[in-house]
Amino acid sequence: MTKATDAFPLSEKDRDRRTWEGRLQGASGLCIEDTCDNGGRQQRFSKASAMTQSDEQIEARVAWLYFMEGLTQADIAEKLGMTRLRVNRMLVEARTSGLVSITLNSRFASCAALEQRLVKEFGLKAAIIVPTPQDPGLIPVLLGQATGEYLSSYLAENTIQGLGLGWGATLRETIRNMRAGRYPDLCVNSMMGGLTHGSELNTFETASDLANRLNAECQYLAAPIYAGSPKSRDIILAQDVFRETFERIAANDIAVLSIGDLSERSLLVRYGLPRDVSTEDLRAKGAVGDIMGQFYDENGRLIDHPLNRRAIALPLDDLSRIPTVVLASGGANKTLAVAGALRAKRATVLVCDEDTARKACELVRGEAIA
Amino acid sequence: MTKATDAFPLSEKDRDRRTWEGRLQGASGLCIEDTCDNGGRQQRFSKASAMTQSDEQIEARVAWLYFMEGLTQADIAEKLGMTRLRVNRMLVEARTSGLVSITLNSRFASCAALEQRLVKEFGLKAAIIVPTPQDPGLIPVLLGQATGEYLSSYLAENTIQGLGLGWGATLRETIRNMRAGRYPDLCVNSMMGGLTHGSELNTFETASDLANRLNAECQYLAAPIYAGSPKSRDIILAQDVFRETFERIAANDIAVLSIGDLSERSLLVRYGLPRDVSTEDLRAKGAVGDIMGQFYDENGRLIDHPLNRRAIALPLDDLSRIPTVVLASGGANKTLAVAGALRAKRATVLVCDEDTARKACELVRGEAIA
DNA sequence: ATAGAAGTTATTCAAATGTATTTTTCAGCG
DNA sequence: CGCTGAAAAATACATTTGAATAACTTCTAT
Repeated sequence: MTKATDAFPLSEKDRDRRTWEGRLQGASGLCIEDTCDNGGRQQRFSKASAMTQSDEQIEARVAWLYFMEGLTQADIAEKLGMTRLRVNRMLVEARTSGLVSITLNSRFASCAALEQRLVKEFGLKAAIIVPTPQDPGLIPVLLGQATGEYLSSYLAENTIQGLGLGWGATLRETIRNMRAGRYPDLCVNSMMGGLTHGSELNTFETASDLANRLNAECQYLAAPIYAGSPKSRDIILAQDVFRETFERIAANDIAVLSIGDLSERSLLVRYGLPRDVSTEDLRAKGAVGDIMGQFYDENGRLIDHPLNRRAIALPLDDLSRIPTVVLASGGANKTLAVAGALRAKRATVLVCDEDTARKACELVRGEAIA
Repeated sequence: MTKATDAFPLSEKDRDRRTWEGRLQGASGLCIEDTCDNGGRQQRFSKASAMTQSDEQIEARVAWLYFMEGLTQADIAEKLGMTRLRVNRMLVEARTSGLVSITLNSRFASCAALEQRLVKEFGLKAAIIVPTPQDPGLIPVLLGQATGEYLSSYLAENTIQGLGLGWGATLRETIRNMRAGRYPDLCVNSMMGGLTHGSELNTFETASDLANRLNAECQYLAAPIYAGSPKSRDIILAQDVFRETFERIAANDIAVLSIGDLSERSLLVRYGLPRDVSTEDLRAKGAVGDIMGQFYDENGRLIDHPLNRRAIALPLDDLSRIPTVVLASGGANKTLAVAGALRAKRATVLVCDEDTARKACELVRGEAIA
C-alpha cells in the first residue's frame, strides 16, 4: 500500500509514467537473486576502488529498489547481500548527492517555500501566502479567505478573551469567511476609530459583524479615526469611557489588521484623511504605509507627523504587546508598506499574496526588485 | 540529519538549490504558529468543500513541511492543528496524485528499471544491465566486469560444489574480474569442448584460469567442440571418462555461459564450425544464436540440424536442470540471440548491455525495434 | 428529525527507519 | 608480520511511520 514515505504513487497505471513515481510495497521479481544462505558475510570495498562505476550502479540500484520498487531497506539488504545499515547509508548518500531528487508539483509549492522563508527570516509565528491572481481585484477576496480560515482555526484552538480588529476591504472579506461559532466570553473590539463619511464601508459595523458571527460580545470604538488636533485627541482619550476601552484594546490576545498604502485605493486615504493633511505631506515625511491610521516609513517606524498624534487608535508601538498580530495585506501597491512592516516586525502572522510578499522580502534583504 | 526517507539532502548549502531537496530534521521557524493549547479539536471539511483551493494549499504545505523541511508527521500535525493520521493520509494522497514526484538522476536509472522489468517479465532470478558504451568493443569488458562481480558475490554467499563454464571473450574478462578466493571444495569445469585451432583464445585454459584464481579444483573437458558426426559424438560420450565428466557437468550448481551469434565476430563461427557446415546452412534452418555450440532459433529452440547433434557439450535442453544459469552477452549483433534465449527462458541470470537487452525485450514482446 | 453510511479520531501495536555503541575487519605502513 | 587507524558490521535501542480497531462525528437521504 502507499506510504507517506513513498515517493511515488502505487497504482500499476502510474507505473507506466515516464517519471517513475511511487514506492511499491511487496514488489515481486527482484533484480538480484533472492537466495542467500550464509548470512551476510562481509563484502568490502577497498578505498582505492571507492565509488567506482559499479559502486555508482549499485547505489542506483539500491535507490531504485527502495524508491521505485518499494522494497524495505531490510529487503534490499538481503537481496543485494549487504547490511541494512549499508543500504540506509547508500540511500542517504543518494539523497545528498542528488542522485535522487524530489519535486513538489504544485503552484502552492512556491508559496509554501516563501512561507517558510518569511517565518525564518522575520521570526514570524506564521505566514500564509496565497498565489497572486491575475486580477488584482481578487486579492482582498483571497486574502480574506485565507485570513478567515486562519482566524477560524485559531479561535477553535485558542481560548481567548479579546480580539481586536481593524477595518477595510480585506477584513470585510475575512469576516465573510469566518466559520460561525459560539464564543460568549470573547470580546470583539475595534482597535481604531472609524470613517465618518464615505459609503463603501461602514467601518463601525466591521467589529459588530464579526461579533455577531461569533456570538461574541462586541465593543464599539465610537469615535472617528482622527481627532481635530493632538490635544483634542488626548482630551478624548482621557475620558473614562475611552480609557476603559483602550485598556481593553491593549489587553487583546490577538489583533487582526490590514496595512494601508498611500494610493487612491486606500479607503483611509480617500475618506479618512483630514482636509489639512495630504498624501504629499505624508510622503514627504517618508510614509510608505499605515497600520491603524498611523503612517510609517520604509523601516516601519512612525513618521514624525502630527497626524500620527491625532489618531484615535492603539498606538502602533504598543502593538508589540499583543501576543498575536495578524497583518493581512497584498497587492503590488502594498509592497513598500509590507516591506516596512516586516522590517519593524510589526506582524507575528502575515497573510499576503505571493508576488507582493516576495518583493517585500527582497526589498528588505536589499535585493533588486525582479 | 539526513534520512533515507528524506527526499532531499540536508545541508544548508543544498537548501539553496532551485529544486528544493532533502528533508531536514529539527527545522526551526515553522510556517504555521506552533502553539496549540487545546489539543487537536476537530477541524472538518464537509464533502461539499472537499479539495477546495485551500485544501490543496494545505496539502502542499504539509508535503512541503515533510519532504522539504524534514518535519516528522507528528510535528506537522501539531503545527497545523490536525491529527497525525490526517497528515499521513495527506502525504499519501500527495504521492498518489503526483503532487510529489521523485526522480533518479543517474544513467544507471534506466538500467535499474530494465533490470526490474526483465526479472518480472522473464522470471529471472537476476538481471544485471550495464549502460551501452559508445565503443561496442568495450561491451565484453563491461559485461566481464559485471559478471565477475556477480559471480564473486555469488561464491561469497553460496557454498557450491560445481561451477560450469563456457568460453569466449566475455568469459575471459569475467575471469579477470573475479575476486580471488579459496574454494578447495569447488570444481570448476568446462561445459563444452574447445576450439582446436585459432590463436585468439585458448579455450581449454578458461576453466583452469578460473580454477586457479579460486584455488578450486579443475576438470577439463579434453575434447573438441564438435565431433565428426552425431554417431562419432555418441561413441565419444559413451566412454567412461566422458560419462563421468558429463555427470559432473550435469550436476553443476551454476553455469556461466555466453551467447554466440552467427556473425564473423563469433569465435565459434570463425574457428569452430566444421568445414561442411556454413552459417548460411544454419540461418536457413532459422538459427539466430548458440549456447554451448548448439544453435537455436528465434524462439530459443534448437534448430533441426545435424551440427547440434555433433556438439560435445551439455545438451542445451538439459541446462534447465542447473539451478543457476548465467548468460552474459551483449552488443547489437546479439539482439536476436538474446531475445531467443529469453523466450525459451534459457537463463536464470542475464548480464547484458542496456540497448541490447531493451531491444531483445521489445522483440520478445512483439514491439517494433526502435 | 432520524437513521444509516461514510469519514475521522483516538488509541494501541507492529513494522520500518534512524541512531548509538561496541566489535570486527581491512588497508596501509614500518 | 605486526600495529594502527579508519571503516564497516553487529547489536541494541529509540523514533517514526503504518495499520488495525473501536468509538465518535458528520453528512446525506428519507
